[in-house]
Amino acid sequence: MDDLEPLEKRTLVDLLTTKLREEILDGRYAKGATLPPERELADALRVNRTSLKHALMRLEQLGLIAIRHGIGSVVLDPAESAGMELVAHLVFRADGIDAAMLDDLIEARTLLGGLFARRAAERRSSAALAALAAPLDELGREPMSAADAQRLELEFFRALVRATGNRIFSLAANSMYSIYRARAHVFEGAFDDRAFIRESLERVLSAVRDGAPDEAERATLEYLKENGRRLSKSARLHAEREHAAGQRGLLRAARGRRGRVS
Amino acid sequence: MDDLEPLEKRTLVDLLTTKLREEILDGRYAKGATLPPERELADALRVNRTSLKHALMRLEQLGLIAIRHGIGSVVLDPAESAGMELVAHLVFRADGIDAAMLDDLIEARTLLGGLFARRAAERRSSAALAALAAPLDELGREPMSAADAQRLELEFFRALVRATGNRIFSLAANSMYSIYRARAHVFEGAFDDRAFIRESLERVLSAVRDGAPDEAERATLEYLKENGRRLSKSARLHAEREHAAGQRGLLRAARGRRGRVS
DNA sequence: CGTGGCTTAGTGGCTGAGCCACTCATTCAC
DNA sequence: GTGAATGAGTGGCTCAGCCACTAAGCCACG
Repeated sequence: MDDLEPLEKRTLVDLLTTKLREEILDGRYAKGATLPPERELADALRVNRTSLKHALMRLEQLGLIAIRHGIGSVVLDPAESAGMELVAHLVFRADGIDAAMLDDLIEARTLLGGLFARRAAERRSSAALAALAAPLDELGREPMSAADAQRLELEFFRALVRATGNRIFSLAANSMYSIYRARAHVFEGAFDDRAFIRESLERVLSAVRDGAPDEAERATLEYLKENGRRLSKSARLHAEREHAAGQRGLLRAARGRRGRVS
Repeated sequence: MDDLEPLEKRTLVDLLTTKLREEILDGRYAKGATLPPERELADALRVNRTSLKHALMRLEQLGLIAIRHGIGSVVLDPAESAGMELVAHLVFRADGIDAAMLDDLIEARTLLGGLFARRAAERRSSAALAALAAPLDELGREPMSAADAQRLELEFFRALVRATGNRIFSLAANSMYSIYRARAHVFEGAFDDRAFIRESLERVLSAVRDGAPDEAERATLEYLKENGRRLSKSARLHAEREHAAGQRGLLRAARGRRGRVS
């Protein structure tokens, strides 16, 4: 049988964090304003103050609020204070995917990917080359579902980032790709064409192996631009399917997509 | 008087988070192993379990551990699971600055800066140009301390990132620059030479204004490479001063550097 | 002899009540 | 005026306890 992913964890604090995060991102609280006092907010949400505090501290770490002793929880401007860990939450909102933000993300992935490929080609360490070749080899195996191809493509790019030798880049990539882990299925449709993926990545690997930065960047950009179009399209189709399912009422909850909880 | 930054917040949860984070980053717990049970750990640290939980949830959000109901807190590999929000903590460790990580950070800043400048020049929106010019104008004013120049230089680059029109890039920059806010003084020495900064950034602005991506990238890289050398040197000198102060014993705690708590 | 249900120990999730500490605006003494 | 004292409002932290989940061992049933 399929290797099921574990069910998504939904603790009370998760739910609280999501609810408050969405409200803040929706602009329900003005920047610089304070949230209601903890005791009040906890009462209103029917949860214990301790649980609420856990959620608030998460929001603080996300850069959405600043909790100040004796003052309250001040709402911040994410554009000023939030870090890359917010990307996933900005793209995947409660009411669906934010298309404009997804475009930004795809553009960022493309441009950064080109930069990473260039840098990897300049470095060209043998250990890194082996790590790049492994997922590409596996991409030739049978059977190979779109989900498998997607996983291997991701692995290739993670190896590419590591091949730059810069750990900051790896962390940046982790922040960007944290989306994929939880919502990979939304983009699965972009990975049907295995031949295209394999041939494109082969060209990247060759260029990196040859120590040809310009060619590595060019080949990577070429792939990522096309892949970006497909990711965008896949997300659009996914949204339409979600919408259609929504119209059929209870089917939405009963669909039973694995690895998801409503 | 100086515009003091608010005192760094040092709550119990902060201290706990720092202590545990450092222990994990030092490799005191093996990857995949579990931390001691919450009750035990709280007892050992002489704090309440609730406070410890707050700290553990922060570590989970940093990608250092995974808290699992019924199992325990599993230590993860930061290279796999941590995002850019960890950068600041990797560079600034309890026992000083991690020089290798700082090198990575400076390299990342340089390469990304070049990319951002190129993209900004391609976009070339008039609002963004105004936002770029403002800090540069102010850089010509008197009096101007190194700290002021540092602040304005940072503001210029933040404006440059915004000028790319890509919000993901802004978040990435926030993650990188979160260091500056708290530890700017470590790098202050790199901003003595105002003329160099001003002339370099003028060249960047001109290229962006002219819509010349190649030149914008070139000028930015030129500046950031030199600036990177100075940042590195400033950090090195700072570390030596710290070391010397440490040898004089209590002076370390009594020095009373503003905005810091030991 | 394996399958599935039950039990139990160990772990994190969450609660409610309460007190401490910080901030700010007001008040009051000088 | 100026500055200290006050008090209301807010978050910080603790305590004690119960609930819920996980894994492992046991046992009855087929």
